Amino acid sequence: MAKDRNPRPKHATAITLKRVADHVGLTPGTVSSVLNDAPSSRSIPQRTKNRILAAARELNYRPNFFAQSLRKKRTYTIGLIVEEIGDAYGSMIISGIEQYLRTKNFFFLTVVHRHDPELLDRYAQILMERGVEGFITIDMQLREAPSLPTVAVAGHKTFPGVTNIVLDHHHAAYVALQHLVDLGHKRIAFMKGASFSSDSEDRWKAICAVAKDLKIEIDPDLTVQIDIDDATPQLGYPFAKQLLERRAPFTALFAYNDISALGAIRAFQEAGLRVPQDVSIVGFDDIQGAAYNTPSLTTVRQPLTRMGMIAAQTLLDRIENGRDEPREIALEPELVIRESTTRRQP
Amino acid sequence: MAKDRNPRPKHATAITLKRVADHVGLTPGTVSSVLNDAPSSRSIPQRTKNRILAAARELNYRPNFFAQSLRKKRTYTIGLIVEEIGDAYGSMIISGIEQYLRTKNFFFLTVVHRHDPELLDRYAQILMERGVEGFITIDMQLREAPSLPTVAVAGHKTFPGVTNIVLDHHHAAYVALQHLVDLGHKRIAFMKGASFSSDSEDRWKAICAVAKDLKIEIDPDLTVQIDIDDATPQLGYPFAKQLLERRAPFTALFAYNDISALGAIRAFQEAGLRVPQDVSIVGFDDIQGAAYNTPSLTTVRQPLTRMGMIAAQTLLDRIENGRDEPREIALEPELVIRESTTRRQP
DNA sequence: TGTCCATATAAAATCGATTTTGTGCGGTAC
DNA sequence: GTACCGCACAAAATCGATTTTATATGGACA
Repeated sequence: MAKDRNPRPKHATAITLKRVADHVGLTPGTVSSVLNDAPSSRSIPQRTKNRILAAARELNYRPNFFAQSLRKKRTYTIGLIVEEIGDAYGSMIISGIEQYLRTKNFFFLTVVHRHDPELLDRYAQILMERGVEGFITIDMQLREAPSLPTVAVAGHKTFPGVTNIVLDHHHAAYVALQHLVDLGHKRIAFMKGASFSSDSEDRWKAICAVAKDLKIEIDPDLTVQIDIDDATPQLGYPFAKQLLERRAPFTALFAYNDISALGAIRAFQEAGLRVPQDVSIVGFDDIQGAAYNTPSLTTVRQPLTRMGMIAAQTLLDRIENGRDEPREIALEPELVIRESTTRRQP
Repeated sequence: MAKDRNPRPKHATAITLKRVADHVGLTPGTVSSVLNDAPSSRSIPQRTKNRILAAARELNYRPNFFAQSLRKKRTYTIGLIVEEIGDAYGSMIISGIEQYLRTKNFFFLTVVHRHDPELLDRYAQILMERGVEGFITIDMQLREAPSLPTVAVAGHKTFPGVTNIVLDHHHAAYVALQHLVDLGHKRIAFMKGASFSSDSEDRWKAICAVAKDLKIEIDPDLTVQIDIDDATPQLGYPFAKQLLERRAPFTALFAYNDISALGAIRAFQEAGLRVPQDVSIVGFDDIQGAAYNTPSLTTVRQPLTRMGMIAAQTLLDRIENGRDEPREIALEPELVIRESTTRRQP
């Protein structure tokens, strides 16, 4: 805990309930009940109520947040636990969350776990102490059921009290691979996501299943495993290099996500390969910028902003209305065809 | 304000100060003074102190944040006012802020103003009600002196109580333009930032001044003014088109920032111009991804993460140590030369 | 022996709200 | 005439801490 901090006197005089009460010659309790339209205010004549309301407005009274929270045990605040700030994927989800929360006058505290489970538990603890009424996690593997309502974006384990917002990875794999097959590609390389990225496993399983259906061979020589944690295209670059070094021929790459796809494109170009003429590349996510790269990226779009909004909505529905949480909400991806894929050159 | 919300009972029984006191057979006041090492605990024998400390640890006592804030008027929370979540520029700054705050056990509440001054005032108000001890703003034009310590990243107006974190735009303009001059460029096009982007004015002034020194002509026909609000490369695309339509020849473009540069590159390529052979392009910021674009972007790097860290540090120095705020902290940019610029083709 | 001081702790006030319980009064029913 | 009810509020308890003030005891000192 932070300690040894010198107390800070608040600006002059805040308008307290007592001040309002004095102003109208009543007691704080009475004023409070009227302002909150509490049942106990039923017996108070409208004239008096009006006087109180007027005074509160006139003095620009704002209830002290801490005093209020202390009594009511409500904070209208949620805790946002993200792996990193500044990556394109997470940012769009956060943006969606913010857009929804603002409409409901909720605020959020953000903490960053950087895939460190230690930090995670500590932060969850602190957020609870600070009165958050629920959590939203992004790209995080929960290890146990949290003690507050939780929505896990890209969460895959099932826990009581937790709603997972997921993509339909099977469909995602299908549209991407079918697209490549349609273009005549047979030897397709794959980049598997890092083990700590929570979508990795499900996405890979879906790819394997779909590949089987489509009779695409998954050649271990054409499969690389990302095992670093980076939010820049650097994520894909070394693994694309690694792929090239194996000298196994391929005409297409299904990258783990857009940033790794961008890094791969660079690696390929440096090796003298043209994208898409020599190698077609499919990314994942459709981050801002995917459309503006050269070549623009064919990718499986996740409705990231909407996922954020739905996450926030689901959580508030539960907090506000005590609604039962769904175990899982799956959203449909969409293939966006751009320049980075083309028909296999003969 | 949010209203009409049903109160939510806290999980079972939190460990309160009273519980700890009962456990050791003392009063809450005594326990509190010991736990806080208050002056009034001087007369308490070490043995008793140890008993109290042990009990607190054993019961895993955590002071109630709201009760504590109510008394002490400290919240260890700051308010972060940003124009948007999810843009590459702001994200890196926020990341820097977070990195510093975490080391000091501070948290932050984030609000998004989207350049709406109305919203801004309301949010600043609400954040204060929620007890933030200071503000950090990003890319925002303050209209009046805020009533809490404030650090404005990319702020340019001077206010009492506000520290502006700025880039040395003059030097930035110099390194960029000198680089283009060195490469033989004479007819240089410019993209001016949108009026609501708070760096726009200063950056443009600096460019004009440096251009004069370097005897570069700023041709109105080669100058376009961005006037939309977009965090994607879409920001630059239409304005680059606009530039092309004027049919005034140029061999280089100094874009407002990296994302607009990326949009411009796309527009140029669509028009059949090659970057950098036909047009050299200099961006600004060095966002993640600038190095991985094709062509990779020559750009004026702002130390964005560091700016965030310094912003946070400056604010906390003031909050914690009552240190006087500097009016302005200027950081030096750095030219990063990559593929998007080359010698003017004869 | 009484005064003064240090020790060790309890008790109470406070922060600023919300919520529950009390109280005086006028009117009505029996 | 009094028991009872509704009205219009006041008063007090409460949330969970922190901080100030009070009290009780034991020893030093005059």
